Amino acid sequence: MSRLDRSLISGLPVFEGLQADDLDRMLQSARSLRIEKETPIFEQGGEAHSFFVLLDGRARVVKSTADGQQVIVRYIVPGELMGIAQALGRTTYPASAIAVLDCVVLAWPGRLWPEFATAYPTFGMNTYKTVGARLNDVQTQVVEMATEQVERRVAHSLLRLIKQSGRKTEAGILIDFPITRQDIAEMTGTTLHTVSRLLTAWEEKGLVRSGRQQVTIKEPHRLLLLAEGRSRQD
Amino acid sequence: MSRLDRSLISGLPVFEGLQADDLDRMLQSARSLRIEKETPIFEQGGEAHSFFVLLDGRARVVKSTADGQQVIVRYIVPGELMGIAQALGRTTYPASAIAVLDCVVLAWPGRLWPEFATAYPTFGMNTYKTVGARLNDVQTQVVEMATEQVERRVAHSLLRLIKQSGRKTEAGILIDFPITRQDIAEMTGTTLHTVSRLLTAWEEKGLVRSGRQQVTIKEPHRLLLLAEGRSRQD
DNA sequence: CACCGACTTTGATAAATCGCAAATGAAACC
DNA sequence: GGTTTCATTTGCGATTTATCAAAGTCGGTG
Repeated sequence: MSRLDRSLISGLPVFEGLQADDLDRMLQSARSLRIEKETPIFEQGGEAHSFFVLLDGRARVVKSTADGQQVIVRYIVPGELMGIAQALGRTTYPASAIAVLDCVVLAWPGRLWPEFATAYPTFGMNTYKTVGARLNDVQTQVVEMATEQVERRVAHSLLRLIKQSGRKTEAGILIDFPITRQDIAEMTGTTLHTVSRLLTAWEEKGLVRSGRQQVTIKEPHRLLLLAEGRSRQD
Repeated sequence: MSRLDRSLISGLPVFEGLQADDLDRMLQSARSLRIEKETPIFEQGGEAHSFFVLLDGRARVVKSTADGQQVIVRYIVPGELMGIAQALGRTTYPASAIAVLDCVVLAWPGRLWPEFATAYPTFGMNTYKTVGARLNDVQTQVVEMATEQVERRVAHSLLRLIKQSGRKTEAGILIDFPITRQDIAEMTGTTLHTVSRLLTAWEEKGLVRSGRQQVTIKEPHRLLLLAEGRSRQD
């Protein structure tokens, strides 16, 4: 098995504060995996055999209902943890993760989690910070879904996406991975039809530019006003 | 300062697996507080000076938006942790907690959290399990809000409430604390009017019995069918 | 290069739910 | 006991958004 170089992870926030030899030791029990676009990385309800760090690509975390509807819980970008069921005292994954692009991940056997958390307390702390941030994110999302109507929810979602995955282009800030109207609908609890209508309307106002599987925000500031409900309707 | 007896917490799930003397030591740094009905226990955005265990009463955790709307994130019942911002690497509370009834809580200084987590690893693990369960709950709620319409959401909420806080009576299972139509609306992202109409309709079908600030589920099973969308409409 | 499939747009209609207003009811407070 | 306050109910019109249906568009593939 080829050695994994420490530089793969040394810059990542989760591994911040760890010694070089700690990183090396952690990498000894990691496997590096390549996952093809649109392939599952782990599956909801499945036994949580591993936890992961995404090194390259993008993943979407999806939670499905008994009757087959699904909701995109979040997108994962390189450097982020995913599938950390063990850290939460779970033995199965509460959601699925699917590669949106070809991905490279590091995977550790789930049973190592407790050892890691005690042997590298900084890593444990950092992980719990991540969990805390996510709990907060999800709660914010609940508040949004409870209090805002669709237009503002979609606006907020797009703003979060460009914050997390935005790439600056001449035309504005591009969401840097393929995303369909359907995906946006699944993030915001609406239908692809409504998302399509919103994007068309926004395009006419010059806020965004969108095409097949891509969205560029031309005027983030104005979109934010709209998201916050502070824009007089014109 | 009066000694707190170990029996206060020894039976609680969070403290499970701890030695008697560990409990005693933990209690040495705890204060016991009495909080009057409808008084805040901690406030959103405030510095997270303490974390708490609810010993008696009920608390609701509320998250407010910039424009003053609020959402009830969850109810806390005796034995549960709350305000554990430190465990999530936060320095401020992400939500407020308000006593629904007169409450008794134990409070520990927030700065003790890291010491506790290392000195009593079982306690740490149990706490993270709690966090994991809550993360899962909130995500489930997002999925519900994204995929279900109001009637099913309200049904699910009531079912969760009786699971957590139900008291069996002759008439059925009573939600064991005062709860208004407005409260239920804030849990489910709807209006008190819609909740009122739903409860009236359900009452006519014999599913529930409700009055001022109280709800009794007469037929949990049928309500579940409705919540799951498996009931033919009659 | 034509075809296929996936994604997107758009219109028309229907349904769900909100917002407003007003009336009623029940508990709490002098 | 009377009054006040808060919670609840109910009707109705207005809006939002879903649903259904159909057509258009783009990109890739054989």
